[in-house]
Amino acid sequence: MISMADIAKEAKVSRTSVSLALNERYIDGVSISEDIRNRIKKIAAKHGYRHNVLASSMTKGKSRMIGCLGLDQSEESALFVGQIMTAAIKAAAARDYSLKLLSSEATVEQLLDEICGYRLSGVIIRSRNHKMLERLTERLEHYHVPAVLVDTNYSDLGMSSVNSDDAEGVRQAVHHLYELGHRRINFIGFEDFTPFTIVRRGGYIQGLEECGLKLENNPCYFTDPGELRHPFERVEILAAKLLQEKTRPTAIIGNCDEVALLVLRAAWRLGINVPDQLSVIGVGDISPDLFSCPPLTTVARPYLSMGAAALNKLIDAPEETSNMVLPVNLVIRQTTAVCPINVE
Amino acid sequence: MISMADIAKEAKVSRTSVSLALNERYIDGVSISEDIRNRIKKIAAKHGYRHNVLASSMTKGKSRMIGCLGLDQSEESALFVGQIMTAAIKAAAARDYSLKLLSSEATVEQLLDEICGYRLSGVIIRSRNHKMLERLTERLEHYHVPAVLVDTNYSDLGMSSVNSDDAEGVRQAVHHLYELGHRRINFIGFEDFTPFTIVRRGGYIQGLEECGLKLENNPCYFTDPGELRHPFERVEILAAKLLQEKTRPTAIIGNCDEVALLVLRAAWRLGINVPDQLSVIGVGDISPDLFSCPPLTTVARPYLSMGAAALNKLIDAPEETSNMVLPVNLVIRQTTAVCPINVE
DNA sequence: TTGAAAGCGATACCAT
DNA sequence: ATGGTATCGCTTTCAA
Repeated sequence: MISMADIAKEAKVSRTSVSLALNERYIDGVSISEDIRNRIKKIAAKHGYRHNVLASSMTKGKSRMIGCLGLDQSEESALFVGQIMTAAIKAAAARDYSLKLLSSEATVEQLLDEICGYRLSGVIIRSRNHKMLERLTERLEHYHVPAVLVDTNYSDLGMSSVNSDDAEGVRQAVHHLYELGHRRINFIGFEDFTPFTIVRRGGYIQGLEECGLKLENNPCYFTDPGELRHPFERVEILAAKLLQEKTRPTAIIGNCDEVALLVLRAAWRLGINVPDQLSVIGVGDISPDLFSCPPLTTVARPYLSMGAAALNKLIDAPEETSNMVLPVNLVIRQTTAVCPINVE
Repeated sequence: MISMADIAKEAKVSRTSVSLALNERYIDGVSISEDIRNRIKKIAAKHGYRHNVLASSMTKGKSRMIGCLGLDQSEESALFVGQIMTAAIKAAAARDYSLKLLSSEATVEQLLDEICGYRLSGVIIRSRNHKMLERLTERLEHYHVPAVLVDTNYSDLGMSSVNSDDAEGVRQAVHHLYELGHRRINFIGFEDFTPFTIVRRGGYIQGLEECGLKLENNPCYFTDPGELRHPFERVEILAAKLLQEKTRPTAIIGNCDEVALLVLRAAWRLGINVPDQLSVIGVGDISPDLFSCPPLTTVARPYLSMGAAALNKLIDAPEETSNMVLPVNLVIRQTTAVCPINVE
């Protein structure tokens, strides 16, 4: 592949001139003369010259590449990470940066090899592995690589984060149900008490309080880790159990959309009509919601904004640690309705 | 950040020795002596040395990075691309390669800047934009960058591809329905006649023939591009129309899962029970299938294998152009059942 | 087994 | 406005 030196030779100018011309650089407002610049450009185009980013990144010691950890579908079937990534890549392209994928299965050492090896200018991390994050952030700090945690926030790690205001969303969900007349609500979820569950449950409890509802009448339930089945099945079992009690809830909020969709399924299996006999709300607004019957009412998390915000933060304020919380949006579709007078 | 030269100085050896030691390189089976090597390694570890991949890639002219185009969620809501990507990243990591994301919204020239600029060793492409592909492959050939098209195959482009045997899958789907007693089947899909629709329809027609069914009694329907609604709505309208005809089909095959899920929805709206009154089959096996009511019977495409195959092909046989077709698997869940005696 | 020196492609500084 | 030269960090001959 043709290099700047080759062009310089053919144009009978110095490599410096070629560099200045091709990069459109101006020192104190002036640069290479029009005609020389055009001559250089023409030669470059003729040979299909491509700027060697590896070389320039090396001299500069930075690579305009940003790493993405955990934005693939490896660990969990977290569908939405794709959206975060998509927004990030778009934001990156707009600023002439690009994204490099980091394997979710790599060890911390391997990650550091990739991150430092390519002199990445930052890393977007989506992980709930606290222990790993702890070691990783400590090392990243050592190498002065800015990082931002997206979709989670472990405040003890002292690292920047971008998240959505899920507590507020769930709070609104409770109000929505209350206004529809529901007085027997349940909040259910997986048993893993990662921050996101705690935060959302917090919003739930606050919502109850504001509506004058008591937690003991509107309890939270979590799946039983003892059950040796797939987590999805556990949720369905839990939901089915709740729906078969004699004073069953008239509304259920899932701590994420997957849970809500499984509640829909449990209801369907039991012949309970949603939303006539039961209202259901999720958190997320993931794509399967679009296909559920009926379409799911949910707290829409701004995945695209989250991806873009994370990326921009790394570029605009790499040093400063910040914790961004983006607004959510209760999307009312068709799984919520006025509470039936007689559920019993 | 500490460099090899720094280490060489501290260890009082040449930079060559450091390079050889750290890379564990052996020339004719021999290399740096045990103790010197250990000394070098210890110093490197002490300072947290990280190999500068930019520098070594530059000298070598290749970067052990592979580009991914169209594996984000930009254009369509193609959920499965994430799985392809995830498999690719895993396969890459296993071979000490890594993935770089290319923006789906970039122009061909911008893509080339990224691809050649970073001296990528290959590109995985997932796109159905024939015109763009045409120009891109022509240029990539010029720069000797191997590429592989995944999830599509435009045979006229003469480029390598990795795809799944969807025709065979749909053929099997027809047989499955036939064995359940169905004699009034429809194949429906979006109106866009990209290769994948044509291929799947081909499998459908072959299946019909093998079962002795006539196409005119088991027709294909496609949405009306004239309808100025969202494609999803168009599918639902089409499905609803078919389901309301006096001799409605007893089974419908969607040309992809999205279509099948929308058929489910249309049936649900009309109070038609699936699978008792209507059988439905999709193609894909995307994640929303897991949440549908009932769980969708579908032709499962091997996304993970496709991603891995595409990546391995680029590394193992970059020169040779090949067209790989991976086997699919009819996954029978709960949307297919014995044909009801009286549909009328 | 180890070292010296050239080169990869581009940038930056200092001259002219 | 343009050119010369050192430099970035590493690899690769070629000698010793």
